[in-house]
Amino acid sequence: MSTASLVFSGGGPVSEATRGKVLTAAAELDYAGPDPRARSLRRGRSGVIAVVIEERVIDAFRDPVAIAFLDGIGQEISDSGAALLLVPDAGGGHTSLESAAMDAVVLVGCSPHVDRAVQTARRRGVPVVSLGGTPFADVPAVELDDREATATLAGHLRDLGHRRVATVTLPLGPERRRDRLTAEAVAAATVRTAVERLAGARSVFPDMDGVVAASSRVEEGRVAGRELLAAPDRPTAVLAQSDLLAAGVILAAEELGLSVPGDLSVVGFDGIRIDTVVPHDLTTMVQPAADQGRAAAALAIARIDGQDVASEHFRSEFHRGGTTAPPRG
Amino acid sequence: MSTASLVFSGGGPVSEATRGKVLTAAAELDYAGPDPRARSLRRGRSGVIAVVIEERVIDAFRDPVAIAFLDGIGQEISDSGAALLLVPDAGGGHTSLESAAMDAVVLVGCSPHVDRAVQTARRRGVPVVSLGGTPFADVPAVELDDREATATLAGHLRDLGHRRVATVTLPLGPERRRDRLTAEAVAAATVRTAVERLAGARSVFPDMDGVVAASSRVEEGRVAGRELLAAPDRPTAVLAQSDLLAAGVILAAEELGLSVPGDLSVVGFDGIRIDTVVPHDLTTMVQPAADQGRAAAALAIARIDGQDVASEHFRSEFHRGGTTAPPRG
DNA sequence: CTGTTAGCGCATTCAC
DNA sequence: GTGAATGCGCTAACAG
Repeated sequence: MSTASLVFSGGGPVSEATRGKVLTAAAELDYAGPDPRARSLRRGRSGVIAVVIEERVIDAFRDPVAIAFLDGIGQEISDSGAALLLVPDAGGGHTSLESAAMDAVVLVGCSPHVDRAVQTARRRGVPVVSLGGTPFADVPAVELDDREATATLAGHLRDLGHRRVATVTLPLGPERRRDRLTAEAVAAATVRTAVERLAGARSVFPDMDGVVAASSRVEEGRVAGRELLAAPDRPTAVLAQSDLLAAGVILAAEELGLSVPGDLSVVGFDGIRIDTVVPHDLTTMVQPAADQGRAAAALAIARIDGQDVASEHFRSEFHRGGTTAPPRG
Repeated sequence: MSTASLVFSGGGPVSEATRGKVLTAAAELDYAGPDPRARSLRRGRSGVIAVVIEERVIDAFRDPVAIAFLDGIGQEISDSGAALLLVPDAGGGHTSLESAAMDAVVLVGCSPHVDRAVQTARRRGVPVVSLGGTPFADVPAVELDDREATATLAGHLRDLGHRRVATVTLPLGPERRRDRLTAEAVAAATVRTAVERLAGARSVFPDMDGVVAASSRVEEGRVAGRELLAAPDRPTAVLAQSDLLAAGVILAAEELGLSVPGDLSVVGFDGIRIDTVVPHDLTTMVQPAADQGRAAAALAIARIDGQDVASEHFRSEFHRGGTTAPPRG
């Protein structure tokens, strides 16, 4: 009986009467609707979109931006009636990326193993889209104006009169280790976001020095901040590549008895609300994270429908907070 | 040719030679392994475990405990070779819970809509397991010793000499609204965790007064704290039902010029690290959140295998931090 | 150890 | 508008 199928698929020309009969019969047999396994075999689609996040869940979601990305993705997927498969990309071993049913993949952030993930999806013929990560051929991406945005922040500091400005960058490559920002480290860098933000900063302060953080966390920023502020010729401003790092730098400054922004100006990046660091209204660039998530999911859905899509670019917005001021003296 | 199937299924008695031939042929046709859709139809299993979280992703993951739960679930699922479907339970509209392929469901926390979720899964014949939520008939649960643990905290405060102790509870029911802790509110409460923790606290301080928070967030704790500390006969200690709420109470105290623990003792619950509130080492009960996540996933997997499983109980551990001291005077 | 066979539950075509 | 046939790609059960 094809009629039943039509009833459950929503559309189709079915008389109201028959429709009712089908539903009643279904209720009586307590039939819970078509079996998703059979349906997806027949239709060639599973209605599932995989979202690949970095490493373990707990690491990935320490970053509020990642959560906001996922929130946007989740909303768009949910609106489209699809389901969201969360795939932590552990690196080694079998991921569900290799074996689970999925119609498309969204890569979030830049795990050390993205390339392997892209390859896996390609082999399976599953379209891929990337969000906030390294660009790949044939992978439409949702990207941010990281370079220009960071240049804006650097320009803000320069306009205030700062000349000795240091930076705390996000990890530059797969190995997450704290490091000085050396020329070699920069040459070997692979993480787009970090590289672009650094380039933006250096477009204003060409020989800016700094520290490469091991992760985007407050504690990392604190350690990095201590290192930078202990230097003999200590900077009058620090440009951190994320708000979490910036919060850490502020903590480090306070511990050293420096006031922000009196003795030290600090800027971040992302525009998340760190509500635990309440007194500080950070000067930062606000990125529309949830919107980017939605956009990435929409790209994925379009690719499932066979459309040829182009990458999308988003803009972040300058927010002048209370953590920047002219240098003292 | 069933041999090919055996090669990809891993096991099976296949000669090395044939095995090689199959793999070579597969590589040549670049066959990426069996189609998961067909495989799951045939086997009657999809290899997918759904995890239902509260509302939107961004709300659910504001709580570090929820993230740790998911981390544990993710690890166990991944170890077992399964995949994780993330289902935000929006309440209205179609959830992927109704239509996506899944072999089991893990309910995390207590969304206002759990009962509907349980019903949906039942209709579909999918086994359900719950984690940190309201108990249901035929739903094995992973539970914490919330009552005893909170009694321990209350006992600690009493032993220090505190007599005027107020509490800030988690939301008691589906409607998330800040409220005084009235008898009616308690009578109407449905959220197990909050009710149990309250009962534990009242087992030591029977007529303890307090505030019901609208959510487990620092900002909520701050507002609640201000309210409690503005009272004429202000408490000498506050028992908050989560660490985030406790952090907020501490902020409120500081804003009012009260020192912690000098003028006010504060205890929390959960044992998360709020690394942005660095100076404060909170007195709290540490719950093994990731372990509970693993356990819940393990229960789900056992139920898929047809085993009859019982609920599991976990214990939290007292951590004496620096936020409690005897009352002044 | 290897090849053949049947059917998982559905959506789609085609007749009516 | 409705009912009857076909096969999606695989794996479990069997025969060789």
